[in-house]
Amino acid sequence: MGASKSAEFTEEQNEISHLFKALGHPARIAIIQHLMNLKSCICNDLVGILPLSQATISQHLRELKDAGIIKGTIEGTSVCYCLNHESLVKLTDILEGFKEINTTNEAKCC
Amino acid sequence: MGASKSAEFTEEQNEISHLFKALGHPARIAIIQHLMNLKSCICNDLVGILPLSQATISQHLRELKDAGIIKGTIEGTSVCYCLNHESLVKLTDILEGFKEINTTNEAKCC
DNA sequence: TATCTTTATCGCAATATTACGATTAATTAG
DNA sequence: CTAATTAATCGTAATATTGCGATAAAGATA
Repeated sequence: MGASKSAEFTEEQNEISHLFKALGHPARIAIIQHLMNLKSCICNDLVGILPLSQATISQHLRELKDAGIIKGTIEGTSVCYCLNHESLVKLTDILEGFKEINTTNEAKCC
Repeated sequence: MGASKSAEFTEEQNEISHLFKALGHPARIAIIQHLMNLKSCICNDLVGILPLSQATISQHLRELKDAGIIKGTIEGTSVCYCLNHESLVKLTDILEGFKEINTTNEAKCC
């Protein structure tokens, strides 16, 4: 065998990993960086900027959207995608939690 | 085709996504949480706690180590793994960057 | 030395991800 | 209405990840 025992982990563990997983591809980091650099956030100027086809970019956008990292609204012919501030706060909070506890334990550690 | 155009992205984009990717699996989140809850950090009590075989857990530990999320030192028969505070700081910094720029742009956004 | 314990690695199977061309759906422009 | 534009989805191929049993490597213990 060899597949996805995600049902055996807690819902929290699955949720957290889902968020991080969405950021686990260079194309998706590139998309986020592009979204940051734009004054506005109308996309698919991405086609032409990223070394990927329209279909592939659309797929990456969907993954970011499914994870809640970006929000998208249809706007005439094109779509407006922007970063979802809330999910970024959530991620930071998770990491702060990791860091905090680790700091207090560090002395006892290798 | 269908494989990894990572060479076409910047080194920074690949590095960042590599870090996040390491956190993109529920088992690896569970490992981190366990490392947090322990007073010390000697592992492979993990076998028995996670619903995975020893071989699989070892693989997940290696991925976390390769990404720099945990540090490991050989200690007699067993291995001492603990969180690498530095990489957690790095991740937080990246996210802070994402958040900051987004906040200032939010008004112009959908 | 022989054996036990602990962790890493190999080889393989199942599944998931990545990527693309082609097609579809929906809106805009003429 | 027709053509053009934009973005999503389908189908498929290539590759990567996940997971395990078996085995190997290395130190601990009898």
